[in-house]
Amino acid sequence: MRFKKAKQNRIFQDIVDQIQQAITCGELAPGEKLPSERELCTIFTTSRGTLREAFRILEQKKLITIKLGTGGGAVVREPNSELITENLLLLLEAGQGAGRHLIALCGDLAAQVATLAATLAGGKDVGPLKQLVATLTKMLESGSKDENLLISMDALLFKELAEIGGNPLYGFLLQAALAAIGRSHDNGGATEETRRNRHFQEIRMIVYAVARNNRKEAKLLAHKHILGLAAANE
Amino acid sequence: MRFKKAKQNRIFQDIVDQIQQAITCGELAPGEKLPSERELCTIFTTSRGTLREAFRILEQKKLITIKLGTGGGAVVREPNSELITENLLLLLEAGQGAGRHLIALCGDLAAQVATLAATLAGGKDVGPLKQLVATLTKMLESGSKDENLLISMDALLFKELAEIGGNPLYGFLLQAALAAIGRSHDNGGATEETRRNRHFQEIRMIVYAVARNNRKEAKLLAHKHILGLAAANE
DNA sequence: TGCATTTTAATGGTTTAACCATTAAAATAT
DNA sequence: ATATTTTAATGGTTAAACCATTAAAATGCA
Repeated sequence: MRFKKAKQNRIFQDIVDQIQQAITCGELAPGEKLPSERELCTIFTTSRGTLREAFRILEQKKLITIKLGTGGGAVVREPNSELITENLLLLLEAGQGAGRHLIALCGDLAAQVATLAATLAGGKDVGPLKQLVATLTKMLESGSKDENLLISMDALLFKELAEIGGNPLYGFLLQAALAAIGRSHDNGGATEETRRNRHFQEIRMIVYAVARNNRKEAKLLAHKHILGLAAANE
Repeated sequence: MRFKKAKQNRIFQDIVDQIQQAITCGELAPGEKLPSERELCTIFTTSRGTLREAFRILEQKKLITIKLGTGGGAVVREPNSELITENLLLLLEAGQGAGRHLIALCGDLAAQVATLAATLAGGKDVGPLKQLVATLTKMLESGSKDENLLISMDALLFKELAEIGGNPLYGFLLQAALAAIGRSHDNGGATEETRRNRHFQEIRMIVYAVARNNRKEAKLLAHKHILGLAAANE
């Protein structure tokens, strides 16, 4: 027998499927607001308890966020990498990996993204890359109380490189891995200025290598750059 | 102000945190059964509705499974890659990636895992590798009605290689990516025998390259092997 | 005795109705 | 006009009841 029961045992799962389907089909766009819980109850002919169980699942899937109060409710989110971040952290906490494993993985992903970007970088990518460097410069100069400044800078860098590289999945994975590193290493405070400046210079070298389509150098620099995070965070 | 409110607005989130903490600390081991919903309600001094919202989140996090009926209840799961699989599929469905992106990512991960395995493979790994080939041979011969036979075989292969390679995070990611490919390509039926045999031969070549510590060859073969999946699944 | 059937009780799944806390907008006071 | 207060809508929570599923216990039968 390869068919499932027509009637699912769990109503909330059916609701999750329907809403998720509507989101991934574009019928519900990011930013759009769902009806209130009480309204949805009448739409799905169910009780609030059951509907709320469905909402908890959709929330955990990072598909919606809930806002309190008048005019509040469920809002559809942009696609994001939070779910992967969470799972990487869970795997670490469950002893299925150590911090060095995460760094190693992140280093390889970064090297691959840099390679892809250096391969495909063209004239149209110079503007965004200059803009990136400008943004990072501002982040540095503003003193920034960001406790994960180094990782925040890398997140921007590799988001741009993944864009140029043309495979968004790498971007999501790398964002997730970087976020996991940031949250698992729990730096007690701000980084010293010399460390910050070196980090920025490394990024500039990577950007230049990418802009010059120097794949080998972009790959090597990106890999080294991430492994260097370990020293700053362990 | 960098401190959070002492009392979280959401009770179910507090319950999730406590149970998750107990699991990742080993206080609750995989396979262990939690008390019934009604008992947990008295333990957490909460209502069943709230407790069940917490359960839905833990379930979605793939940390527990729920069984129905007498003697049923919540059971702690082994750490697994299902959450990543789900997110990869979500990203694909949300238009943040195409099937070819997933294949490309999987190919790079496979190449990296094969490289790591070929680097570290030693005498103690020969036994498991022989066992792997024996298992795959049986899978092939048993006719197997498995609709994703090729991917099932690869899952076993790379699980073993990730083990040898010494970074379990790669194993989880690859398992997730392979599962996502299997579920997104929805092959209408069994693969032809010639295709299956070629697949198996490729795997044997990879295994031999790893066993001989031939990193370059293991990497190349693994990469090609995964890209070849596209042809069989598109 | 030993196997098959029936009964029972525990468990998760669902519903209802009420109340609280938060929030933005509307009404009011100054 | 501006500041304050009130109001109403929304999500968060509780309680008590009922249903469906399931494994174990009780029963029936040979």
